[in-house]
Amino acid sequence: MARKIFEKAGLIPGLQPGAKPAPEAAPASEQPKPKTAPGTMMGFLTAQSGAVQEAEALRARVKALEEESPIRKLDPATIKPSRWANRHEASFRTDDFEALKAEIAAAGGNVQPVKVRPMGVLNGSTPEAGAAFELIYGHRRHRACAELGIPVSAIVEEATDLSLFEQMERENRGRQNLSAWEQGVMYRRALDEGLYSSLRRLSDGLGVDLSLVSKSIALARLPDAVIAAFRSPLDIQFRWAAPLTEAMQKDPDGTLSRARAIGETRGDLAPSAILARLLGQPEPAGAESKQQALTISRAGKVVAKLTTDTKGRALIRFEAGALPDAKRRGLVKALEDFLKT
DNA sequence: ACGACGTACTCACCACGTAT
DNA sequence: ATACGTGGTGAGTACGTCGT
Repeated sequence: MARKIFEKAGLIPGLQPGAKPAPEAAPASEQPKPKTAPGTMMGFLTAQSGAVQEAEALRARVKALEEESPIRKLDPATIKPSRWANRHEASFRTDDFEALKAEIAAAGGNVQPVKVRPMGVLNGSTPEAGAAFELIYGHRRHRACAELGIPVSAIVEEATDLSLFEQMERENRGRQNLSAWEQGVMYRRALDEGLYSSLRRLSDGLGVDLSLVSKSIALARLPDAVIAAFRSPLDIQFRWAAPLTEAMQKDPDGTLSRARAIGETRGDLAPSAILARLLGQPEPAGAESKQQALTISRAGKVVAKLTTDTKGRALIRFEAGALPDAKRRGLVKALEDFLKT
């Protein structure tokens, strides 16, 4: 690989593609020696000048190589998310995203480059102020670099809308971290924009399951109020598409009013319990067990979690070593006092 | 080990438009 | 009227993951 790059730049003598073989230079012993002092001086200067020229040429080749390099360091501000971007804002508030950010910060940049295409008339993207590139994939890595204030490593490539969409979709599916709703929004946008003429064409083109495409698009068609009833759209599952769609068809007003009420009062309600409430059904047994665990921290570090099991029992689980024997009685006393109030 | 849950996949079915 | 193709949906099943 490295050899290829050097060959391309002509840095390996005699291997430059298409280059004519250099004329055989006469051996040093056969070069005519200057016979005068000025002649010696001129010969020295000529030799020196040749070395300088060679160094200049090498520098130019290296610069050209850097510019040709498939991976470039770009200012995140010059890259705008793809118009097919399917990442919900909640995707950038997860522990996973924070972990990715920390990993990029530790490495001093994104080791795995994102892919962008130049904005322009060739691919239908419209230039925007300050943005020279449109993301094809790597939205989370781009966002992480932007938040860290560091350049983002990117592969720059021309791409049509369809090619951009398919590359972005495959990259995301490969990572398996797109929620059902996010997929639905992405597929729906592709259909609305005319990238595919039907669900079947889309599923064939992308190699994704037709029924999943159908379900995810059904989720994406749900009113905003229904989506907002959930803590995050990422909580919504494929199989909820049918009952939610049916509820909207049979009782749109009731479903919407329940959705708005849930949105205002849900607290830590589990996604399955929110679904049941939206559908006007009794909440599933043990739904509260899926309540988000409450964490107990000391000096910024989580030392225990408060959860609820399937039988409704509250459980405080301390990390190993976080609760010394000497403190157990004190904890019991503190809890007893707390429960008296 | 077991059950619950979530996802992927297959297949059958229905609705609709068009050709014969 | 019937057959056929296309587009979309839903039921059933298998498999993997996770918590108990």
